[in-house]
Amino acid sequence: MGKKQALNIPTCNACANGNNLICHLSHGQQAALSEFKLEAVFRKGSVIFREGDRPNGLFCIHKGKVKVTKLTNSGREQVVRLSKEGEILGYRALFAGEEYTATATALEDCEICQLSKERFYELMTANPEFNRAILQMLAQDVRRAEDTWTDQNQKGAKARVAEAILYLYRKFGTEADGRTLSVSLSRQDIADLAGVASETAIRSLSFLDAEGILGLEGKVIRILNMHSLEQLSVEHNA
Amino acid sequence: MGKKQALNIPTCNACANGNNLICHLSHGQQAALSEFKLEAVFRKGSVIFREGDRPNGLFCIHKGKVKVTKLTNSGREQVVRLSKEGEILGYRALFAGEEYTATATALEDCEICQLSKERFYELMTANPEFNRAILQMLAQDVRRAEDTWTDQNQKGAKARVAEAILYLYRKFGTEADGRTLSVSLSRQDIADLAGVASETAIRSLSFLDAEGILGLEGKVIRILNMHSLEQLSVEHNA
DNA sequence: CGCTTAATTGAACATACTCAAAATTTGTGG
DNA sequence: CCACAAATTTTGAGTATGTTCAATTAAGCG
Repeated sequence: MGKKQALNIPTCNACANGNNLICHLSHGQQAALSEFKLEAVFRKGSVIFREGDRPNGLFCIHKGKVKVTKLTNSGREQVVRLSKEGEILGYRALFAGEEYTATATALEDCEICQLSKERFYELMTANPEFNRAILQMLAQDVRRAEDTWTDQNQKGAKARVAEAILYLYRKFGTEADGRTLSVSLSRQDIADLAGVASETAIRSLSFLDAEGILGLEGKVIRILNMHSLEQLSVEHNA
Repeated sequence: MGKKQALNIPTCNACANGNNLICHLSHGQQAALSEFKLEAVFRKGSVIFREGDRPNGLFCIHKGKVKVTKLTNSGREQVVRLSKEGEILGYRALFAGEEYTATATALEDCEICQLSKERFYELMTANPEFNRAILQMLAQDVRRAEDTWTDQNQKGAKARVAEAILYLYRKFGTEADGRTLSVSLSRQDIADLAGVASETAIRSLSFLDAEGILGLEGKVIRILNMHSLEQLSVEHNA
């Protein structure tokens, strides 16, 4: 599991989709970043970095989805965030000068590059716009963490699960039909995302299914009534 | 409330205590930052900035303590962080390019400077060390938010309250006796910090008092048994 | 096809919340 | 300085909600 193997990701601009960080770099800078990258395949379920490890680089996801989790004292796992192609991983610990405080695990087979942190820092000083983008990303991370924190503290289980489904929708989007989530998680992962016990997540999902808000077929989840789902996710107690 | 009035804070190096952000600036740079600062007094209870406001500068606390809170849908308030002299306020929204997502309120009479964001940005590009320090601060904020989030989700009320008291201890320290917290909060504020109802906070505090871990005399809180307090704060269910 | 893991359902239980009332503290004006 | 009003703090009781534990069913995989 998690064996590194030769790949063929030519340069970092292969990851410059949408408006991710890489897009803020010139072609030359992308090439410079590419120079020292290490490519690796992580099989589904394998760990990319682990809580307590010391970071010595940054990860950039070329292909695949990743979950980042924190282990709590009581043995529960909290999904802190999910990441997909084009996103950078492990920057928080690096910038904070700390060990990793969360564990990153491949949700499916992934192709991930490890970037040189020195090269990354060089680009940050050379490219103020790039620097600003990173600052912005971190500042948004703070907000999201604070939002989820306060949200989960106040909301009932159904609202939390609804919110978790909406997160999946916004993050990964849907299939061509516009309603089938294009990510497949275990019930446990959904529970860990919503911050509830798996049984509670299952019961909440069943409820949403019975209400016609979601369509469940095993791990395939369809959003049938977006409006109601959003409504539910906002309410204090559903 | 919150009236601005003339003060006499000569330059920003008056705020360079300990190892806060200002310390990373040269004397000349501190002077440059001072040039455009607006001084203001905020009376106890007055609002420094409000959720939804658009930031047009940064605040630097010269004197006094501040609470930063988020209002939840159910009308509860969550204390997101507390700040004291020498700390910068309102940078998250600025760097994220967003409106404020929390409200800052003076816990006691405060003297606060408003700094020019343009000047601040200039210093960030001019001084890479300063830039790094800000990045580090944001990255640490992310961790703290994520830690508290997951902690509060898993811990029982007593552990949360114990954690809240420890936060106060670590942030503001004690009087000369080494045990009396040098910050005075309402029970509601302690509850909002711990993320529990005020009645629950009171009951937990009473328990800690009865156990001889804390000494309560109205708003004056003494830590009598640090070891037990730390123990309790870690346990899943106290 | 058997075995292991994941998903589901059920029931008892614990915990913190809500609502309500009493007690205490704080602030203010006479 | 006292008396009164307002706000805060404290205590109590009932309730809702999610957790835990256990058992069953379904699904994935060699």
